[in-house]
Amino acid sequence: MIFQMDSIGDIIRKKREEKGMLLRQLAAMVEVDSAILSKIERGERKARREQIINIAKALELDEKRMLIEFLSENIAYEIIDEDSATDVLRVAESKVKYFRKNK
Amino acid sequence: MIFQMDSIGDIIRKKREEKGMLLRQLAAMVEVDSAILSKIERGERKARREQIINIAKALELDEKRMLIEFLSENIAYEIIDEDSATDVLRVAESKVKYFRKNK
DNA sequence: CATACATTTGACAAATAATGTCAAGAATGA
DNA sequence: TCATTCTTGACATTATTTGTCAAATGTATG
Repeated sequence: MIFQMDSIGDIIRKKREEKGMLLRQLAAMVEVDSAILSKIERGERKARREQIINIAKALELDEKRMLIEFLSENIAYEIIDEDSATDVLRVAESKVKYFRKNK
Repeated sequence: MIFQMDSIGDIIRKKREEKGMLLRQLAAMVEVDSAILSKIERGERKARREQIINIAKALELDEKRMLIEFLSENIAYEIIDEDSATDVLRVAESKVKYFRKNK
């Protein structure tokens, strides 16, 4: 594999440390408790969408990309234990297209 | 398009009517309130996984297929308003594979 | 129309899950 | 040791999901 797959928490932690910021500094900027931010970075807790956007802004990460990471990671965890995970994603794609067309 | 995309509610309702069953009859078999079953069939409410399995059994629908419909529909609704929906699904697939390998 | 029966609707309650708070514990380094 | 940062876990709060029920609506038939 030519790229390193990072979880969204990894991305945040790496960027924060690159910037030499402390947990509590970033936590203050995005108005979230340090304990929660710590858990988000280590994947122990899910972030909320708003938090991801605020973190992206504070760390100058690409918002759109982070949103994709956020949504896709949530979905991945929903189906990681399903042996039909790949089929589920294919069908989901069809359903998105179909429901959009017919809404 | 060569196939008719049905929501999971449509599938249930069609099969139930094919079998000539009343809402309350199926509801009794799967131990769910008729009002809820009515809403599930019309897509007004999400079913729970257990309910889908029980309904599939009661109606002799393929359980595996219904589970895929159930999971994929949930995912589709999660991202239907995202303009990056397709990217999200692609990234989700990578994440599933990666997280499985590294768990 | 009047009756009987099936389904739908909506308000509300109950249960469950997500999120936040806080203080104590562990780790790190000077 | 001391100061600082990060982590952990118990608990409270809030939000979301799910269930219950009765009234309203729809539908067919005498």
